[in-house]
Amino acid sequence: MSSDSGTQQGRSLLFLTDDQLRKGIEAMFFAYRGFTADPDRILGEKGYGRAHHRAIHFIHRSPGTTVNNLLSTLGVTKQSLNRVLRTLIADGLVVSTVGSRDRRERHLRLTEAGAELERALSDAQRARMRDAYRAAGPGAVAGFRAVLEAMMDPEMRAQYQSLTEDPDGR
Amino acid sequence: MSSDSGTQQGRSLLFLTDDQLRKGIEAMFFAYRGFTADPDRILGEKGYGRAHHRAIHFIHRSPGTTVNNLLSTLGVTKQSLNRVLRTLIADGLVVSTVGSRDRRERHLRLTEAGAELERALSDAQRARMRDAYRAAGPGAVAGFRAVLEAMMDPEMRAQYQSLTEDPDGR
DNA sequence: CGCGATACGTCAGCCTTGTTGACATGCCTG
DNA sequence: CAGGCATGTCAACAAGGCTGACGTATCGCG
Repeated sequence: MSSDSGTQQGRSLLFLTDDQLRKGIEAMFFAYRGFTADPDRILGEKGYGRAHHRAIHFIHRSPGTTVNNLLSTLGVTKQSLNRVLRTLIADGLVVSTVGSRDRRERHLRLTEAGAELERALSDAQRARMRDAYRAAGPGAVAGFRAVLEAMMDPEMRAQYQSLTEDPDGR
Repeated sequence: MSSDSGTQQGRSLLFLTDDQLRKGIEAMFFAYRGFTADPDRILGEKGYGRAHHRAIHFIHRSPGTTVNNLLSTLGVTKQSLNRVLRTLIADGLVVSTVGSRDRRERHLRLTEAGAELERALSDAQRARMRDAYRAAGPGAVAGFRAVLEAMMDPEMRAQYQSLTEDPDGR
């Protein structure tokens, strides 16, 4: 069970008690609830769910992406995604166009209405993130990001890092 | 759009671009996936889901807690919780005993088998947390916790803080 | 004592969102 | 051109949220 290091010499060898780790675990649990609370509220009013949010978010970030791309970033089955996409398309928030290079592919983009919902959702989520960053202070942000990044599965980390990198690095 | 930080003076006024915030948002998304991946695997093998994990975790943390307590920390309806609890009790992982002070209440505890599963789950999750902490370095941990805490809804933060506090503070 | 409030369990039914299986279509290579 | 693979769609099912309604036991108070 608790095989641990000898002395906390602060280098790269941290002393981590089970209690400290449990605190971190519960912090993730409770924080994620807060993290999704605002968008969930907005989505609920419009009859959508978290899955719609995820699709909208990543289509916004990578306009013209294919269903397969989206699948691998979201990590769900294509059938699951497809149901969500179908409603978004039917409701006129997303358009799917046949690929020109490869006509099996569908390229996904937000319509103006889709972009508007995206804005509402991400405004809410950004506001919370901004407040949290400000409350925690400048030094905390780097640590936050570093731990989260280290917590991802390698493939997810690659996905994450492949996004637009800030010029000034994290 | 991209108003950028001219001088980061690090006091309490952070300049936060939309891109930086979006990075944080996606970090939460991808990290949470990693965070739940290991327990999900274990649970899947035994025919349980994430809901069972949550119940087991909090019963373990507060042995003898009542159904109502659990309800408010988990933030679900009693019907939802009850379904999970019923299977856990039927499978002999949890016992429910009538309260002595107030006999309407049911006090929940893990059986030996329940504690064993809890151990397997939290060992996996702690291992990931520990690795992430170590990879991110000593300074990152405080920042990680601070941002997460600031991201919670106030009631959730209260729940979170009401747990065993580390003597040495965070 | 009697009555309302509280704690818990349960049934029924709905929704979102995950899953697998079957299938249509398009590309590409032997 | 034929078969195989990739891409995406449709159908059906399960988990786990939710609301609403109800039953039962118990507590506490007037």
